[in-house]
Amino acid sequence: MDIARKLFIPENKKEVFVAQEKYALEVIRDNHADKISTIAGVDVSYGDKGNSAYAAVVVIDTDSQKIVEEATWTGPCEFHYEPGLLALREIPCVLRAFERLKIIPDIVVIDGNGILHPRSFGLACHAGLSLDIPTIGCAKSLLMGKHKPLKKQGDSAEIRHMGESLGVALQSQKGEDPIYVSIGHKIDIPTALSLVKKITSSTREPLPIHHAHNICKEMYYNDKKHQDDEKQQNKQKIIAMIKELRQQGLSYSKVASELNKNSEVKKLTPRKLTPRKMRNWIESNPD
DNA sequence: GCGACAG
DNA sequence: ATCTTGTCGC
Repeated sequence: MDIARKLFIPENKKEVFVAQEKYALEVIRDNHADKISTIAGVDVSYGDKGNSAYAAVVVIDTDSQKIVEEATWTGPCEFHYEPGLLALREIPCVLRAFERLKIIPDIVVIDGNGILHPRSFGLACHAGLSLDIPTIGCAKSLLMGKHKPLKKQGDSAEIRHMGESLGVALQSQKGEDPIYVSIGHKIDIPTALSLVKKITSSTREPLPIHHAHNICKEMYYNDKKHQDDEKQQNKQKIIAMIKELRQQGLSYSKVASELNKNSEVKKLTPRKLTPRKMRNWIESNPD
């Protein structure tokens, strides 16, 4: 699908604040969703020490709750996370995943807040204005405000801040932490809450977000950068073991025979260690 | 001034 | 968010 509107985001952080305050005035807090036959869920994971992003959007059918379409995007991540500026980090990735989607969903649920935000313009609002689709924010921790305690599954409580009602805490599953629902765009809280309740009957997070999260994780684990990272970490562990044995005065060939029969080492490296290879490792990793 | 702070 | 370690339940 096409992106309805690309919001201008200044370079300067102070100007980003001003832009968020300006865009917040455009957020529609009434219900503009009528026939809700499809719901999209979005999530983003990070790897390669925060330099790579993995985004997924999953569309489900509202009645059957079956997946009707998925789209993903992987690429470099340009921004570091900062509280209140999550959208800068996630929106570019999210929109590129939406560009690869054929269906135009009726509602979008996204991992993060809507108007429950220091400048009333969280990730879900940003996504809502960009896509021009009714959007609900669903955060897994409370960014701001307070609410009364939740007792049983299905309970919800207003989130209030400075005398304003900015969202709802929902005990979506028992024994787990609540989720925090707020308006993204073109929806009201009663509609958002009843919809989120419908799609959290078996998961803490709305089902399409849950699916999107799993897809992001899978992309992350399949990414060569992550696998290279893991190899580097394993190599460092083995180097530490070599150094330890060397300090006990063992020769490299003695260290090799010791480590090659160590079951821990067999899990860390696919190939056998040779004295020659170990000497190179140690010499290129001085203390 | 200090602490808290979506992902 | 990710990483690591340890603990618990099926």
